[in-house]
Amino acid sequence: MTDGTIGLLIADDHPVVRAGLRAVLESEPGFVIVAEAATAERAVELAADPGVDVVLMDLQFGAGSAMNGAQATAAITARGAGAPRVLVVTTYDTDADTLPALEAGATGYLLKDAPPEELARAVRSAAAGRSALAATVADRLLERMRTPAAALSVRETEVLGLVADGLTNQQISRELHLSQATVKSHLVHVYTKLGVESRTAAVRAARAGGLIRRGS
Amino acid sequence: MTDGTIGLLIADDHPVVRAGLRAVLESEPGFVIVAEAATAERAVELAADPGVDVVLMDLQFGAGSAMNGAQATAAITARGAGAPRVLVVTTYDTDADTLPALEAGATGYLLKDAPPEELARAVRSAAAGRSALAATVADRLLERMRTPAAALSVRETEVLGLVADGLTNQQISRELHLSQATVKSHLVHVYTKLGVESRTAAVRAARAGGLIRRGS
DNA sequence: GCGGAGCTCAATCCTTTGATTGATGCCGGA
DNA sequence: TCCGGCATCAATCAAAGGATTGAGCTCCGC
Repeated sequence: MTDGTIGLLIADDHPVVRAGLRAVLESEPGFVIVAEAATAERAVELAADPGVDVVLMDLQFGAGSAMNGAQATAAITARGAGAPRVLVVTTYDTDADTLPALEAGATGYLLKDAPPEELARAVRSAAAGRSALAATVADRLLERMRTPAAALSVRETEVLGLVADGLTNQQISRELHLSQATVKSHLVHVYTKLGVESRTAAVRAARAGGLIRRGS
Repeated sequence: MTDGTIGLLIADDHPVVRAGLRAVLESEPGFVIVAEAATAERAVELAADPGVDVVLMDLQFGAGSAMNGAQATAAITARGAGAPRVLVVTTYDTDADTLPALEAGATGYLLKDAPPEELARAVRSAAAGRSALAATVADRLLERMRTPAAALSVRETEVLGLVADGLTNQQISRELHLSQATVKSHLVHVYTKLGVESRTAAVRAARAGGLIRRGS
């Protein structure tokens, strides 16, 4: 917005969380909640509103929607100049969540357990174009820099995630539109990086190391 | 409470979620939020307040606390007469979450994506001592009744646990002093009972069904 | 522009896993 | 006492997974 106030779009499929973010941020001076979206698709639409400066974006949108938060983030930031900043606010902080989101152009990444002050600070940072990362996320990014070995690429993480879901290489290749050779190739790299020698052990190691979400 | 209003205790480690529940429920007539707790331990303490009729309990409390929501629920309901009802409000709806919570004496189980009206209705039900289950949770409980299967023998569970640890059949046979044939035999039975066709899928299914520890 | 890293694929070979069938002994309830 | 479930093992075969080697492509930083 042009008058110094910051226009916000809240995108989350949980009514309770939307109400919480609204309650926390409305009490802050200088913030105006312009709109709310319950789906990722709707968030992309509403983000086109010129009054929106920052989008608070969840990553998981329930089974109902085909698009996830990272994809919505990519769609919004792809509009280039004039597009609002996207601040991801989610529950999970595994590489499987953070990397795609940051790659999609998110300006910040916060966890939902962040205290209100941190949230407000992050929104102001995002509005100013500065990035705002939760401490644990920043830590792991730095750790990743330091030890390039134990870090899986986005694609490798994606494949490993499907392995954790119990899919065979065949099914994974179909899911990702790859050949089985490529899937195997990715897995070989994953095994090497994680120091294991079977898919089940890799899933276990990745789960322990926070590389994939524990839930699945 | 004695005057018809319903006293609430909100227990969740996320400030945003607490604010959201407060915002949603405060706007309902007849509800009074008596207190908030950011940890499971604190929730147990505060639940002793005679003004609390219903506890809105999350299941996951961040890494900081040793007690989880199910344990807190058990501690609260164990006080018997006069103890408040516990309504679990969480994000996850896997058997591994729901079963312990209900076993611990929760009066209801809601998901965080529930609309405000459903939330309010569930709180009133809980206050009156009636159970309130989210549709998906109720469905799965009934499904569970109908299909008595899914019960693994002790030995089968033992083998599956080692599979979840990433061991090969060879390693499992050594670990348990069996032949590989026996290990395979157990796994075939496990696959049949779980309705899957690979070790990774079996691990996933067992984890989702609470048959093995989520930690490993 | 060069080199490295990541993503993609192919072919080969060997190991592991899973399916199938069949068999033995033990134990506990009808 | 007999039947059924559980645990144990064997043999065999087909399918999936994993190791190895090699290679073309793009993108990015130096």
